[in-house]
Amino acid sequence: MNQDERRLRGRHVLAEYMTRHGKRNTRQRDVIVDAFLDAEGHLTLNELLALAQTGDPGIGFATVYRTMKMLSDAGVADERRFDEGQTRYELADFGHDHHDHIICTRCGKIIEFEDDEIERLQAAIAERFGIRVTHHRHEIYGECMPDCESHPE
Amino acid sequence: MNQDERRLRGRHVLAEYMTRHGKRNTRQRDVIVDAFLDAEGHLTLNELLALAQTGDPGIGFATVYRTMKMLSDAGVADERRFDEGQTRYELADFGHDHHDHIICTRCGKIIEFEDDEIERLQAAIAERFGIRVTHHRHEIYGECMPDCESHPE
DNA sequence: ATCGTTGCAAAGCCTTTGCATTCAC
DNA sequence: GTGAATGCAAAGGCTTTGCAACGAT
Repeated sequence: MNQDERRLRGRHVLAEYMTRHGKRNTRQRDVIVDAFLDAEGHLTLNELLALAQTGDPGIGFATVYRTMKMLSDAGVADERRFDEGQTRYELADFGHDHHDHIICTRCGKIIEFEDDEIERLQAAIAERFGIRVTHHRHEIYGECMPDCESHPE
Repeated sequence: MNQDERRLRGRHVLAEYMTRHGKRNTRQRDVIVDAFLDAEGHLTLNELLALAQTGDPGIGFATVYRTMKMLSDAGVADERRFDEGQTRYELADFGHDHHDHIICTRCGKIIEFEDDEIERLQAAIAERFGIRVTHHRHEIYGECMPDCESHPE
């Protein structure tokens, strides 16, 4: 399932969610959703706001906030809270190709990784403790130098 | 390295750190450190404050905050930020027996687990991406029912 | 006496919400 | 027309800090 397929899937799932919940289509939501889907990244609300405002300068923070909350409720966006303190949003994986993250503490680069073996071990551990897993969080922090994108030293 | 050994080690490391940094011994710090070491758990600042105040009602939040920050700087306490939003402090493992956490989303119980194989796979992944790892975070969220400690249903 | 420490209250930061206005249907 | 959505500004929730008073050495 590649990025384009996920985007398509995202639009579908969202449209259905909105219909089912009586949500309305607004200019602002369109702009925000487009910005989010086009960006591919792990974006903060302020980054999304900035992107959205290039398409519609009047958009406010709260609208971005609520729209992303809706995407999250719809299962289209995943909220990630890395160590920096802000929430980042990324396109959901819709049950496929689950991945975790490596975060460079110098330049902030975010790398995704998948490891079926770790997923398996994790499930086994949860089972050993009698836990019904809802989600997990696995982040590796370090430095990606020498190719850090920025060199704030 | 059991709990008592870690406590002892903690006191040692802290004493050395304080000497080396010209930190002073105060009544408040003693109370807070004792509360922290005795509790064994994964405590929030407010929990630590409450414990400390049983030993010295005059202790303020900021002192607990700064003391725990100092323990963290000294390498005696580890700061953990689970999904709830507050920071929790636990006794450092001093390089031994590194563990990760399972958190029950119903009753809040925190279970520790260790898995050398996962640690190994993780290191291999980091190496594959050329990352020099500083730390990581691996949390499994789920429900420990039927034996949830509280049943807030 | 000096300089670190304390406690309070205020400030920061990011997230979340109340409310009057605007807009989609 | 009606109820949802927007934008602003205010409120929350937790962490961090400025500052005058206090206390350890």
